[in-house]
Amino acid sequence: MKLDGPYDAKQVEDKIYKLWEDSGFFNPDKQAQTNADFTQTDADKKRNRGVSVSQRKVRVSPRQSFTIVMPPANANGNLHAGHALVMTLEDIMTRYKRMQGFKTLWLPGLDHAGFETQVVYEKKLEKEGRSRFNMQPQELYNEILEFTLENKKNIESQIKKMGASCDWSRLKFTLDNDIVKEVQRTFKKMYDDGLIYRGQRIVNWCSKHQTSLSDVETESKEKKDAFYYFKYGPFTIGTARPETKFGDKYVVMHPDDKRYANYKHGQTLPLEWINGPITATIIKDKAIDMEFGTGVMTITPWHSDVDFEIAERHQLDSQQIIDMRGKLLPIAGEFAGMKITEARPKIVEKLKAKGLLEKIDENYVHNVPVCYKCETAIEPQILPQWFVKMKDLAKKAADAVKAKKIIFIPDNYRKIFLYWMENSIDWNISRQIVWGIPIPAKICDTCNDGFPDLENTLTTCPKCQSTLRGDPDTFDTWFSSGQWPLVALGYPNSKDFKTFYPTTVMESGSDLIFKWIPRMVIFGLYLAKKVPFGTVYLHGLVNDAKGQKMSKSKGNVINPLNITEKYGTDALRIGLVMGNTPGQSLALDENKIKGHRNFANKIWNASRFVLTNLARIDADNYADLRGSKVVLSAHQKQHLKELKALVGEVTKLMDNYKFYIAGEKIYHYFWHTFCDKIIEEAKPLLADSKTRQATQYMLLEILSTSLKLLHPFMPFITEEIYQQLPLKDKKECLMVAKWPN
RNA sequence: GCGCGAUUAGCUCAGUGGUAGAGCAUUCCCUUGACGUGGGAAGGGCCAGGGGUUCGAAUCCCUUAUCGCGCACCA
Repeated sequence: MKLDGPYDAKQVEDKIYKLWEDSGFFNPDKQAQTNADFTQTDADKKRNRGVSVSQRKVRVSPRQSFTIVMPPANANGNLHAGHALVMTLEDIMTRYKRMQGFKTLWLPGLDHAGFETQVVYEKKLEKEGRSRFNMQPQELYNEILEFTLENKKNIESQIKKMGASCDWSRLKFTLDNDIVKEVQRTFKKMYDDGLIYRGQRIVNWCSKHQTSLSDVETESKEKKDAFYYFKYGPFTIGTARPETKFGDKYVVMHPDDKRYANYKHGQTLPLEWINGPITATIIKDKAIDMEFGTGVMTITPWHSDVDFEIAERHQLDSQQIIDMRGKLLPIAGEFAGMKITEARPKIVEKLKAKGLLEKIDENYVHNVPVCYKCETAIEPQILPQWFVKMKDLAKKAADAVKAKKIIFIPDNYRKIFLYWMENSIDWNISRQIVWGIPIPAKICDTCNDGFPDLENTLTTCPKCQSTLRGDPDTFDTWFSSGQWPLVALGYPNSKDFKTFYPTTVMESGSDLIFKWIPRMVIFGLYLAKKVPFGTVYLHGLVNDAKGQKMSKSKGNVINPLNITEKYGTDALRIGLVMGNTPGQSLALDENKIKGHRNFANKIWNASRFVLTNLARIDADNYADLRGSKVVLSAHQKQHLKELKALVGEVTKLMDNYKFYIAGEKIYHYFWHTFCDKIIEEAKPLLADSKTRQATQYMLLEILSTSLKLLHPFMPFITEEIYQQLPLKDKKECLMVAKWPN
């Protein structure tokens, strides 16, 4: 007997994965099921009364496509628990639909992950005592490329380890030539359509990584700082950042503030400031909060978002105070060249000596934006960069969602999506890093304007005739991954694009509801005029057993590959899914996985029992059992009726993406109904020649149906057992067997 | 400050109008030939608090509290 106990995943998984790969059925072009499998007979029709419309449709149009484009996994490290959940959920959806006869494509992909990967690589350099700033860009690029390609291979094999039934023949990488070209074409197209512009605008600058970042690449961190009140002419101004105040020559107040009604907008007044006398100009602007501080502030447009906006509104001058390394510029006089932290107390000291310090509030708590990777405080800077005009694009995306062209699971993410779309600001897509897709543009040294140049033909500035140089920047990763569903399918002209776009489901982590999902919708609508997917399924974070966020510093990181090593992939998969509601974070408990390993063993042993009893008793003809006339007892008929009810229930749950309940139902049925009751009852019946054959038939029927229902969740063990079942209408593999109805 | 989510058995969580559920953990029993990674049984919850709607509320509405996540900011 092949099913020797206990179940040993190691003996099975690699072998079975190879069987699937060799079968070619990961590729939707290889059709597994004949149309005859799905032709509705009268008996089917009768059976299917009361079954949902979507299920009937499956049989009527069998080769309708079902597509998932895999969120491209970052090729800069190992598979983590979050990936494991992604692979499991998407594989469940894919296997389910494949078994239902859909033309099913799950397209795998990997991401060069621009800034993310560069940060990982810079850490590596740091450990080696090297720095990217001492390297030629090309040299750095080549090293990161090598690093990424190595990791890419690694993570591919880890995805396979999870049992992912994706079509490897269609594997895409975000730096594939065709993708790079298409992303660059999009840039040009958007520029021509007036949706991308070169702007001299304020951006988030990380002085450690020496690049600008988009809003979603910053985090806010609560900080307690001193808050200083200074005399500024007749006013008192408050600030937490005295070091930015050198160039402040505008003093701003709310137009309705009665306290300052005597001062007129545009009025100037002389006053004494840090490095001597200056002339200040009064500005009235509604952005001022009358309740805060004294209701008066000076502005530093070069180093503050809010101030920048005020300056834009009133067309005010602005001056850089802090350089790109976080040091003070010559405007700071004696403080020039100092780092902010060093200069701050000295500046306060000087102002105090001049009698301009009014008071200090030591307990000022505020949130400061920091780089999401290194937690360095973001220094806003004004830089010439490429920006995407978001307003109209975002509105179209919001309209599509409002028109229910995209459904969110869970539903509340719809609100979050819409909120985000209504508050989006122009998107800075220039990054000052080498690892990414180059921005195909030329920059003029004289007028600083930029011009897209796909063919690399421009040499002189169309505006001022000066010399142009290539833009050294690369695209924000989200600019390319935002186009992922399009470019992965070969937009605009490929056969795949025509067949599989728009895709059916986008399954992704809920944290990407801002970063990624909206951008895909925007690009999909802009380029293909169609939403990129009809359903967005968002899973939550995978936490540790106590529900704590995994982190290296806490030392509670669970490596999914260790779990599969110990308990088998199937156990991990069903453990990740059962009881995991979409959108909610999940506690990954090793004990729980152990329980599911036991379940796998239970399946193994029950199958052995059934097979042994088929073999021992009726060795010659058990393969024909299903076709033979068997007389079932009323009780046995009842069992089959219950099985049918389970199939209906599970199918409905699967259709509604309620995998967490579907999995639990099958688990429960298999263990506590099939094993505990039906098999136990069957033992004496198998010993009696009068009831033997009917019982054999019933057991095989229930076992084979259960394996089909379990297959999307636990593909390896179910396939291994299926391969050994004596079924008459057996498929090449369970993966493409027909989902029961 | 705003938004979203959570609050149910010791723990992790399901359950969206009809007498409270799962897994794990706990206690007791079972050395039978699929499986001890097993089987049988048991204990354990005023479903966060308050109010409302309803014949009936864990479930719908309002409100309070606590926790988590996100967003925005006050110079």
